Amino acid sequence: MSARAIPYRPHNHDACVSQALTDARAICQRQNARLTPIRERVLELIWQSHKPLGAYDVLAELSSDGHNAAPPTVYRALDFLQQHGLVHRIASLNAFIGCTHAGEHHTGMFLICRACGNVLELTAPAVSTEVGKAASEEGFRAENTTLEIAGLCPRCQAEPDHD
Amino acid sequence: MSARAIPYRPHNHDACVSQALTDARAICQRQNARLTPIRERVLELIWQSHKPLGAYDVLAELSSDGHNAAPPTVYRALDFLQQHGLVHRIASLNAFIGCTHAGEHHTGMFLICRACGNVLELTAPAVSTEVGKAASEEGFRAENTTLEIAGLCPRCQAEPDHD
DNA sequence: TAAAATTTGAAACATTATAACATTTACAGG
DNA sequence: CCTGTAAATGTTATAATGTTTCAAATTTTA
Repeated sequence: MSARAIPYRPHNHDACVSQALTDARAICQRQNARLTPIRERVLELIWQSHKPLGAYDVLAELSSDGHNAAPPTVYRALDFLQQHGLVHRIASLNAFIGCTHAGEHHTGMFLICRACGNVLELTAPAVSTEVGKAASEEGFRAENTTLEIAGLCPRCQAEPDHD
Repeated sequence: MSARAIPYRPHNHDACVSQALTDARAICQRQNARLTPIRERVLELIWQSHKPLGAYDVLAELSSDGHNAAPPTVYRALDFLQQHGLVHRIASLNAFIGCTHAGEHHTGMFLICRACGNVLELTAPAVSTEVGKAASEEGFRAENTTLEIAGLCPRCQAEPDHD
């Protein structure tokens, strides 16, 4: 590596969020999808950091907004956002994270730091290629790939307990 | 592909099970681990088919054995079996499946048929290599890989609703 | 505007997993 | 053979995650 990826270095995270929201609006418009206030708010909450957020964490944030939501509200919004490629679900954590490649056609690979909790989403074409090969050697038609790597991010290899 | 993998063709599944149990006994002995009756029974239940089984499914089977078990019993047994490489947890399904490479040092890749539910575990060194490369290009120290592919197995591409 | 479709609200419930503490069992050392 | 210790299991309760169902409101379409 040369420079560290965004989640692993200090940055103006508000810019991440507002860029994500801007992108999301454009993407939804192109797809004739309705980015309603609830959906946009959930997306914004998911983007609060580069750490995945659980559905019930989102729920709690909505509550402290004064919005008295029930679980289905959150799960619906998350489903919508997933369907439109705006967030990803991290199966190994039962949690959600903003997609950093929204709009691009991609298969995400997630590097999950077990120390600080930050997640970096990558697009690794070589990995996808090999996965596709391995599947088709078995006659398997791959439709959806879950690829999550737990380990230590660069910062946490140096010193523990980063944000 | 040439011949279909085991889960995708008729076979004497009892042989799978008894082989798995035999292997498990040997592995536990080598590791000075105690494959107690409960643990062995849970392993046997997990191996009932090539479909992953949920913890509460295991619990139900134990109950119909006459064994009045509670959730912790099952989760403990599953933890033990995972720790010794005898079963894998499929994160995208919250379910468990017998490891078909027990004893071998490996990183599993799972092909999960959405139609019949069967799961094939592969070892794909080329995939592992590329995953490792992608991670280290980001300075990330990979420790644990979750790789689960949902799609259609060869049988279910031809005709739906296989066992 | 009226009908249809989508979105949201709300209550109940289902599923998956863990915490905490008591009891029993296996086993090594005296 | 006892006996202390660690490992495994039992038991109860509860936490965390996710879904079903039906009603009400809102938006879109005709």
